Amino acid sequence: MSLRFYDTATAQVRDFVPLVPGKVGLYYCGATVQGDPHVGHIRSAIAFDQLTRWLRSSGYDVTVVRNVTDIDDKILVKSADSFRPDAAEDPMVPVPNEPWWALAYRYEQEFAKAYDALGVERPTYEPRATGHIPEMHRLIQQLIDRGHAYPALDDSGDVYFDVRSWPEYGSLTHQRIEDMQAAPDAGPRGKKDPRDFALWKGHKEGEPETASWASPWGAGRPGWHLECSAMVTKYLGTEFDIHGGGLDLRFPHHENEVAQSRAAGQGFANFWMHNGMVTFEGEKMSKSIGNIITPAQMLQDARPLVVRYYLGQAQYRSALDYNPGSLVEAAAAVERIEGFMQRALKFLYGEQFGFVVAERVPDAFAAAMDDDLNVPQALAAVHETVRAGNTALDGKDKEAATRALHQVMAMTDVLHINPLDPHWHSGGADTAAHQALDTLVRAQLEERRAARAAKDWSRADAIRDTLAEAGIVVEDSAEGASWSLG
RNA sequence: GGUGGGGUGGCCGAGAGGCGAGGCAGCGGCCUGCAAAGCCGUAUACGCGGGUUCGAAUCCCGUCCCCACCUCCA
Repeated sequence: MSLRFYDTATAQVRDFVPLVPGKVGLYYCGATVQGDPHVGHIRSAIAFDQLTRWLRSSGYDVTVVRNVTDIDDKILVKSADSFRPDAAEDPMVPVPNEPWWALAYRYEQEFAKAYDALGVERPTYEPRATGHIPEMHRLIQQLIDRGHAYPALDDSGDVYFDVRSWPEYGSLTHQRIEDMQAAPDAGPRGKKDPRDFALWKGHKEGEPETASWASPWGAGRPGWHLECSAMVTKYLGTEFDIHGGGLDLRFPHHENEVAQSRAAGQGFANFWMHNGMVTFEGEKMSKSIGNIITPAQMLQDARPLVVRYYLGQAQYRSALDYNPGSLVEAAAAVERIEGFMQRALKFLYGEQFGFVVAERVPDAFAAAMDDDLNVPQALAAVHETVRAGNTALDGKDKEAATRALHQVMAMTDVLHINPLDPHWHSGGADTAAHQALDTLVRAQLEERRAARAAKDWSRADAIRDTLAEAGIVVEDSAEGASWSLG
C-alpha cells in the first residue's frame, strides 16, 4: 500500500509523491510565543513529529521547519501590560518591565521545554519571524509589482494584500469571498476590501521603537501571515511537499499564506495537513475560553511517556477530547506494553539488559501508518503483538518472544513511545535514589522469598502489604519476584 | 448565511457493504499458597425515520443534534 495523506486543499486522501524523490520538505506552524504552551500546541507538534518519524522510517530524508512567531499584537500588548502596577499580586510592588522581545524569548523557552519533555524532535530549522524581515520585504515588493498588494489608502503605513486581485482567494478552504461573513469591526482602515489583510503593519503611536523596522513603505512590523510565507520559502524553496498546522489555522492564516505566495508566482505547498483540536468536554481548548490544560499540569498527573501516548493516540485529524480519566487509561495501556517488554527482556536476556536491535515493523502497522497516519490502528497492531508476545512468554517460546519484542520495539520507536527508550528515563537525579530503593526492596523480597519457601504465608503477605502501602507493587513469577512503583 | 468535519458498546477510539479493530473498565475461567501480572472466554454498539440490496454501522433520501472556521488562536 502506498503512502496516502488527506490534503485539505483538494479535500481528499491522495497518494503522497515527494517533489524530489527520497526527500520531503515539511513546514508546520509553531507557536506565537505570547504565553505558556497548552496541550493543544503540543498535540499538534506530536502529530507532525509522528509524521516526520514515519517518513524517516519509510526512508525519506526529511527537512522539518517550524516557525516561531515572536512579534505580534498580543506580545506587544502583554509586554505593555507588564508595566501596569495592577498586574502585580501586590499593587505596591512595581512590576519589572519585561520588553516584548524578552517576553517572547521566555515563552519560546517554555515551548522548547514542553516539546523536549514529550519527545518532539527538534526541527531541522526553527526560524523566528524577527530574523527574516528582509525576506518579507522582498515578498511584499513582488506582490506590489504584480498588482496584488498596495500601501494603505490612508497614511497608516500598512500594506495590504488585495484579495479581489487574486481569483484563487478562498480556494484552500473552498469559500467564495462573497459568502464570507464580514468581520464585525472591519472598518475600511485604508483597505479596498474589508477582507484585505495586512502584509506590513505601520508603526503606531506608543508602540516600542524596538518593535519597528524600516521599510520602503515606512517603519513598521510584519503581518502574521506574511511571516510564514517568507520563511517557508527561504528554507524549503518556492515549492515544497507539506504544509501543516492546526485546523483552526486554515482560515484565515493558511488561506492568506497560499494567496500571497501563489500570487507572488510560487508553487507553494503540495499537501496541506491539519491536525484536529484538543477539546475539553466537547469544546475547543483555547485561551480565550479559558478551558486550557497545560503540559505541566498533565505531567503532574502522569509520566511524560504517558502524556505522549495520550496526546498521540488518536488519529491526527480527529478532535481529541480530554477528560479526567484520560491519563489513567493511557497509563494502563502504556503499562501493558511496558510490562511485556520488561518481562520479555528478563526472560530472554536475564538481568543484563542487552542492546536490542529493533527489526522491521509488521505489515499491519505499516499499512495503518501509510493510510493517512492511522495511529489508532497502528496501536492495535502494537497491542496485538504484545498479546502474541505474552502468549509466547507463557509458553516459554524464545523465538516467538524475541520476534514480538523486537517488533514492539520497532513500532514504539516510530511513534516514540518505546518505554525502553532512554529519553523516557532521563531523570538523572532519580537514578541514585532508585538504586538505593532497589537495594532496600530487594532485601525485603529476599526475606519474603524465605518466608514463602517455609510456607509462612502470613509473613510473606505482611511484607507484600507493607511494600504496597509504600506504593511498591510486587509481582511473582517463575523467575522470582519483581517490584515496581504502582 | 457560507465552508469543513462529526454522532460507534459503561468510557476512549478505529472501520466504511458480508468473519463485531484495539485500549480502559466489568464479568466468567486458567495460572497462583492467596494476589498481581499474563492468557482464554464474554457485549441487545453504530443519532432518528425511510429506502436500495440476498446482506447496511458502511450506499441513497429525509431528519435531529454536535464541533471547528469565517475575529487572535495548534
